Amino acid sequence: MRRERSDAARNRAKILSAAERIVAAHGVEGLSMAEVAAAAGVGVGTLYRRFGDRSGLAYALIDRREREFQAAFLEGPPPLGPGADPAERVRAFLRALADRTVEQLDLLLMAETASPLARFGGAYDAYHGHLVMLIGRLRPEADAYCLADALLAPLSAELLAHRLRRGGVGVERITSALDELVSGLVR
Amino acid sequence: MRRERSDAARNRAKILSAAERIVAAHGVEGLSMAEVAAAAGVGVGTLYRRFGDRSGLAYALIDRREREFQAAFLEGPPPLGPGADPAERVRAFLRALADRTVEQLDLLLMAETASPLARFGGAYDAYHGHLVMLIGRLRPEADAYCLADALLAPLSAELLAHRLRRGGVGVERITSALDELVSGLVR
DNA sequence: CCTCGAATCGGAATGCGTTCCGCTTAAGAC
DNA sequence: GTCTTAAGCGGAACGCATTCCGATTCGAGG
Repeated sequence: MRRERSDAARNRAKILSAAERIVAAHGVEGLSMAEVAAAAGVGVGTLYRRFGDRSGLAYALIDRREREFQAAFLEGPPPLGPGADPAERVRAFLRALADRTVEQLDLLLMAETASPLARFGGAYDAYHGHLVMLIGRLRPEADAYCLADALLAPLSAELLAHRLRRGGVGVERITSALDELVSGLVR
Repeated sequence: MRRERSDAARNRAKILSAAERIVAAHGVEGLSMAEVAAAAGVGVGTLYRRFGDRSGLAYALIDRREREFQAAFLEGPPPLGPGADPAERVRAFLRALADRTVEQLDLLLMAETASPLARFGGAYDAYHGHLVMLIGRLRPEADAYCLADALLAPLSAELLAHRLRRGGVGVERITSALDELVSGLVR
């Protein structure tokens, strides 16, 4: 595939910064496609060409921190990165993922609402693969593939949003419960 | 609150049967509010008055089997109902929930997509409360509240839909993984 | 049977995500 | 510089969920 044309790259940048401005000013609710397009001085068609749909735009806004997070658990310092023992890395990873999710809760909620199955792709696969690797070292005979899903599911944006905002539960309590599950796996 | 007016009750029934007919004929995708209203011979306003929104209509369609399921784990025969030991009941419950979710996957997906946070209310609370009770007996010192969420989350319609339809994973494999987590809790 | 008010009804209007398509333009080839 | 063409652009048009509000109907009380 060819390199992006210069006007396309310029528009992508204009759109992203307009979207960031709007989110900063009016929150995620104010982020409508028409409004972003208008603020960026661009037609809506352009917006869709660049980002696919509303959830694609949201993921693009999330992307920067996402990359940092992935770098941290793939090649950063322990206990998140390589070096610590697997059980410790799993716990550190789940805690870090929970924090990151809470940090970008609104954008993630919007993205998952806009197209619910898009969640399982991109970042999710990276998390999943990472956990599969760690659990495989921890319990070679277990079904790491499904266990990884089971550990990731409780950190969905929807559940976190519900418990944090309506349930009066803190993140640390949720991650502690996950720690408990992990301890059960280790035996 | 007063009893429902007779025309209202009649319309509710007409709407539900029209919706069932449409789902049977064209699947969940064909279930648009305007179409249901037309098929029921009713205005869209009526539909919204009765069911609130699209997801409310979906939950109403799910409701019948839902009641049966709840009766089964609250007062049915063991191992789902009272009588079996807590760990066995947790496992039986999760397996039954997984089956029920798969059975109504399309409707559940639609309902959760339409309004994602509506999921945590009604049926979810019943499941959650049930698990909290069982886990409380299993591990009195643990955080049953959060552990219950953690065991329910992997059975979300979205995750099941993704793994079953795109991942080539079977339900029994997913529930086996959950069994493993439960075993870890029991020690 | 008649009256009256509140509950209900229906469908037009609204808002928003998404798609479509004829026009424009970047950028490599000559 | 010119030509060519595929990529990109913009905004009108569409579909659908949801809201609004004037007209209608139920049903309790007289």
